[in-house]
Amino acid sequence: MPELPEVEVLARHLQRLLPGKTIRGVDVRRPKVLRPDSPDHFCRALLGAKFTGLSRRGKYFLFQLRRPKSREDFTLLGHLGMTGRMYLARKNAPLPKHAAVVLDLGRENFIYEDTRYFGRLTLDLSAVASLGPEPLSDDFQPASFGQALKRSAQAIKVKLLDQSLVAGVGNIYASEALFRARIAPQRAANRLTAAQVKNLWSAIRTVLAEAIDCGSTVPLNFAGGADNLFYFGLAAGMEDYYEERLLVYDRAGQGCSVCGRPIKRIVQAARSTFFCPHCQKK
DNA sequence: CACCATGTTCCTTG
DNA sequence: CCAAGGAACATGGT
Repeated sequence: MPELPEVEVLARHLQRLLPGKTIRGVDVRRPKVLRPDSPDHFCRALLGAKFTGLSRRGKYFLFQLRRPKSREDFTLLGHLGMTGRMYLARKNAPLPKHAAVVLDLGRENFIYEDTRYFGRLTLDLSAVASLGPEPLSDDFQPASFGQALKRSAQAIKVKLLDQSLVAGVGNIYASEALFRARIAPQRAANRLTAAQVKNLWSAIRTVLAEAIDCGSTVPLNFAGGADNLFYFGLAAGMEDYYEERLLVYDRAGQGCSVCGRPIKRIVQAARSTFFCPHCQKK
């Protein structure tokens, strides 16, 4: 699930469920996802704490927690990596194969599962400090965005994945934003014109905002089946619907939605890029 | 067996 | 110190 829009949609969902709930038990099944925390430190901090809020920064979740008798919140940082999911599940539901951390919340469990274990759940907040501006906030401005791009000769697509430039854009929405802005992904970042910078700035915001809207409206399997109460995911059969809105990502060989010519796939920085060579100009 | 996958971090090299 | 390129992390799908 993991680019800014998916994290945002899930954060909004969990925000309705978590506040007020107390952590009565902590089961760390994959200590590596706590890095650099030790399981001991992690468990001691969380045990007995109560969720008070939840927000998002880039692709990170910021869980606000409070210890009993304390007036001060502390923050738990979450990241889904490539394959992570976080949801509440029934106490008696069988744990998923790749459960990384399970928090006992009384009536239900908070499950963080992650097939590849690239994600994190940690008290170490240092990763957030180096993030660039939030793309959907007023902190993200064309002028400063353009300034930052000037300092790099890297291909613009690769630059968009740099979380210190702008926080939350990943491999899917980088391709989508460049298609929308009609800019070739190979173009050097420092060679975009001012007009292109503005278009790209705007395209990033549009693409992310539309994805959040889509994720908020698409039928989600919040309730789940009998064994999986509170499970979060797309409702059955909705995966395609959710991906239809992507205009170029994973569409190599298909006709461009604007000109009809085939979408191409290239590899940049060891990752796939999808684009229309006809519509996206260098 | 080969290659691919929504991400980040570490290590080199220049 | 910085920019850039590549490998590593770990598992599963096709």
